[in-house]
Amino acid sequence: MLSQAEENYLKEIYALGEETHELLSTNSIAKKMKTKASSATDMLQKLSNKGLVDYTKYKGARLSRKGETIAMTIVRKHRLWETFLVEKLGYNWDEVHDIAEQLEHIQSKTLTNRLDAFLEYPTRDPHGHPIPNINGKIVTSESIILADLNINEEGILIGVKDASDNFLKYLNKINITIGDNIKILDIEPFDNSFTISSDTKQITISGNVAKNLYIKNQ
Amino acid sequence: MLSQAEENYLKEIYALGEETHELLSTNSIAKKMKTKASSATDMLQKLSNKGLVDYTKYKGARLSRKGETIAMTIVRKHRLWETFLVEKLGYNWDEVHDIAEQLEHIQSKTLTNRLDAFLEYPTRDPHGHPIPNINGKIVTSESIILADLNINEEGILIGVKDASDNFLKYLNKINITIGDNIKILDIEPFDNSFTISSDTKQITISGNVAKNLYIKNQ
DNA sequence: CCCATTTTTTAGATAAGCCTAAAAATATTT
DNA sequence: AAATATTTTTAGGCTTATCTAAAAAATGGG
Repeated sequence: MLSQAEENYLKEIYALGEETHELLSTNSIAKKMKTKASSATDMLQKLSNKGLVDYTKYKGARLSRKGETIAMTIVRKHRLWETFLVEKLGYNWDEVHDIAEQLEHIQSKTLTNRLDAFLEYPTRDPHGHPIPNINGKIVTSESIILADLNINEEGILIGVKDASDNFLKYLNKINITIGDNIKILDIEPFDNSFTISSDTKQITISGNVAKNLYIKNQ
Repeated sequence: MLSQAEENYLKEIYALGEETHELLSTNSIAKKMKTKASSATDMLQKLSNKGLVDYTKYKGARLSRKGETIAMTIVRKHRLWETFLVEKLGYNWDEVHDIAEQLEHIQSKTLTNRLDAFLEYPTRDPHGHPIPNINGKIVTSESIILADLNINEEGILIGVKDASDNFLKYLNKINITIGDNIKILDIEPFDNSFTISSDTKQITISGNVAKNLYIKNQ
């Protein structure tokens, strides 16, 4: 059985390498874990000995197949618990991360799947992130980022890339939430800002914000 | 914030002292924690320094008021989660202890009370144990043990004193569960066994079993 | 009431996960 | 390509919670 620290490393290494699957530097992992490089080295060596990461001294690390499988189960648990907290206990999407961070480490062979069934097999968590299924596979309709749309194109907001507290609070403030129908009204070339409509209201968002929003074509 | 080990000690000291509130020996605490007396001594000293137990060298320990308050919140969380697992996720009452053992340590100022509300403020967990309310107080109608009833008296099974795996499995086997209406048909003075009826069926249980069953008078 | 037994505490060790400081390896600049 | 800067690893320490072994205190039988 893995410690919580080990599980957290696997999860964050997964998050960092998800897109590229390139070797990750010790420093980048340390930064993500909010710890020192020396601590990250210690842990990478331990995880390497357990066959959960492929690690070469001074070169970097990536998850092994076995490590990735475990990382996916943790991501699955995290996202299912977030869904539970929002859907069943009435939390807002910007309040659930820290609690799910703890709940994702509960060990039980049956709990995760019973929770999944209780929630009626959700495919995305409250932030729109896909929930790996029982086999650790992600199966969801693909999404595009809002920043890739052109003027007059529209779609439904299905997720956010960065689910940080600050970003979610910003979306709350401008009254944008998952499920909104969003249409691009104008793109300002000068600063790459987007003017969009969501339902009746009309707002302007920065290019960075537009890159953080996932849209599903209708 | 307390470590899980500290919380577990408080909870088990509470469980041991609940009835008598006498001084507890280091050995009895060590046994309950499945650890060595020297480890228990270490922890009692630490908890004493934090003002959570009253502890005198070589004499024994009991919870302080502050320690008892914390113990009650952990008991509350444990019993609410057990209720969740049985009521919402469909577990049997003999399957939930180990999971609740982990869930009781989740830290959140709001989670416990939201869970309580979601479960519609249960007063007893699946084993019939009372659930402390938001103020840490236990408010339930009193119960008596089955062994104290006389022939021809009857009542409803509302709880078990010992919720050990073996005992719960035994009750499952003889098909007795919470809510059953139980009537004493006969008490055998020779071995103090009880012949009881529950609904239509009629069974004989030992005196020890009868001491483990809580009954509410109708 | 004293001596043997039991209980409890202390002392010192271990493992996990973190730290700082120093050394080693790699990368960058000129 | 050498010197400098950065990154990474190693070495040694700290804390928590555990352990074993030994010392100290309490208990109880004769």
